[in-house]
Amino acid sequence: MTEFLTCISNTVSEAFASAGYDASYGRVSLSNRPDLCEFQCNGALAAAKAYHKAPIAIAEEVAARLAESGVFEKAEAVRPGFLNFTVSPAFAADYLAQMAADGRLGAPTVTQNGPTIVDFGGANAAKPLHVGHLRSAVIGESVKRLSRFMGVETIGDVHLGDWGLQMGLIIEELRDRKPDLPYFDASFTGEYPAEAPFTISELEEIYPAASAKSKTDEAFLARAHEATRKLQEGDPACRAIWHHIMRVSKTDLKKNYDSLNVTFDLWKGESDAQPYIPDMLADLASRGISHESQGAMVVDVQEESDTKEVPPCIVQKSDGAALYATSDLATILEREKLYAPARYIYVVDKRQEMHFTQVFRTARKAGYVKPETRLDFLGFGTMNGKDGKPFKTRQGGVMRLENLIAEITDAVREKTAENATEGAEANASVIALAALKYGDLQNAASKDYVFDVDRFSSFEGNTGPYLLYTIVRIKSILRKYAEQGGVVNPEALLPASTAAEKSLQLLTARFPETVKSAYDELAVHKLCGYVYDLANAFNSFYHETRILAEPDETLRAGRLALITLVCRVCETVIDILGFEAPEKM
RNA sequence: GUGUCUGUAGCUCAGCUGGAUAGAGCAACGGCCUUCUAAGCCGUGGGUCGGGGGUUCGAAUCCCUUCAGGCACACCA
Repeated sequence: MTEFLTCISNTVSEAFASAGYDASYGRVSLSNRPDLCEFQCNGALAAAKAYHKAPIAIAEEVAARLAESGVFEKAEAVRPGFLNFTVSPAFAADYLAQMAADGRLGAPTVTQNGPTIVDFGGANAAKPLHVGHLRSAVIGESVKRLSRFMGVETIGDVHLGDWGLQMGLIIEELRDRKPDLPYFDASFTGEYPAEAPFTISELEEIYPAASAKSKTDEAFLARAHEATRKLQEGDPACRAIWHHIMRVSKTDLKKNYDSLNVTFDLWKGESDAQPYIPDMLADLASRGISHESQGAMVVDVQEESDTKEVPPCIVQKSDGAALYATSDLATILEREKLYAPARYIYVVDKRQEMHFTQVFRTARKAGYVKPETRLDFLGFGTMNGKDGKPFKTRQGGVMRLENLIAEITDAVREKTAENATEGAEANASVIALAALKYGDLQNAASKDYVFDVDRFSSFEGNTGPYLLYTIVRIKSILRKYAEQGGVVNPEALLPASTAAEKSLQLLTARFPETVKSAYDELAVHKLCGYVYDLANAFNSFYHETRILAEPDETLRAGRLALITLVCRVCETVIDILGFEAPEKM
């Protein structure tokens, strides 16, 4: 169904057209002056110049034609040339009834010739998730859900860092620690054990130890390089260890992502792209797309319109090895082959923007993606501490994601212990997740933001728990009504009878256009702003309006239908954001 | 140095495809629980939208300039 604001704009555009002006002047926006009107159109001011007429005259002509439209209760021309509108309550109620009847709450769908791949998560094998991984996971999950909600087949890929020197380091460190393992016995010919020779906690300790050792011990580093090479050449022992690392590591990562309610359809990694690399490099070179420069193979990606120098994309190092860009390009080849995506969305730290510019341009230049394929870089900013510097533990170290979650959950548990209603004590982790995710998502993704545990777990004002609280309130009313044997007719919406009800209705009606613009701009924070406004409008309404206690049956039914719809909208939005509301708080 | 992003209330942030009196939350202050969850609601105070120019009937929003900060600038990922 058409978005609410578009419906109104269309009506006004028709009035402009029938008065002899271009229909494009009829664009309606939300009012900046809620004391004067609900919606406004500034088109007459703009049209005044083009038609050499006084703006107020144009506005009056248009207003006159809107008197009988049925959309507006009031459409008036004001001073310099504003058109001020108040929507007819019946029109709004009718729109809401249509939303209520629609399984998707009136949201538009998007058609696309192939799936979207959302590349997010950014985890590395054998390394625990830390706070730096939070944003990619949280934003990426939400973008994935939003895309899916819009009707687009969407594939989330964690794209693990599972290849390269880190693996060689672990293998050699393991050799030093447990030389008796069969993997290190050159004469061993049997089956390698199915069980991993380490636990996840050992693994997490082995990598940093090996990494540190490699910085002082050159011989060790050389061995690690050698082991990496052997792994990449398919040495059975190295591959066996690698598989153990991956299995143990993925299990643990999955557990951690699960606790964030973040899931991936694919657990691919850089290693999956390796088989594509040799042919790809040969292809780039043979077609003259890449050329030799300072010993390396590079692709020029500078474009005329660039305001800065974009360095060439290095696809092969001077020693012949592959690197980051190579792997990302090869990954595109694999994805094209397996999924033929119409769109890629990379949810990655914004500091990598240059790298992705290079990769995207190379992929286009080489024809590895179709010309119409969208390649989007959704870069996010750094999560800082209260001091404005990258977030650290109190001791100054890198904070593990699970510790951060635990810290917030503890703070929430304390709070729920004071306030929880009966039967709601066990919801701390659900509420904590909302606090964490909403705290992150409410900020525009590309900006750095300050993460303040105290603020996010205080849950007053604009926080995740406030939203949950609002939803729980609504659910509580609806539950009571159901317990009394009542059945809500979700489409029994009535024209608003109070100001608070009207604003709640108008806000609810803006759901379709809000999801659409959030999707078009990949701006999930707009959904946060919207649902917060909606929650505010509901709480104001709730405070001054009786619902269950309303004696008039028709009014009660209308209000129950309204709050049922509001509840659905809120739950739909927070589901897209990636968290959920409990039954009680 | 070049490019890029950011600078809005004491703090954290919206608003930025130009419109009428720049909005929230926190913090401060004052009200509201014998009615559906007070994790709530209502109100008060608080701003040269970094500075300066320009375009426009009109600029936080567009352009130029300047200051401050972040980030990126070919063989790391």
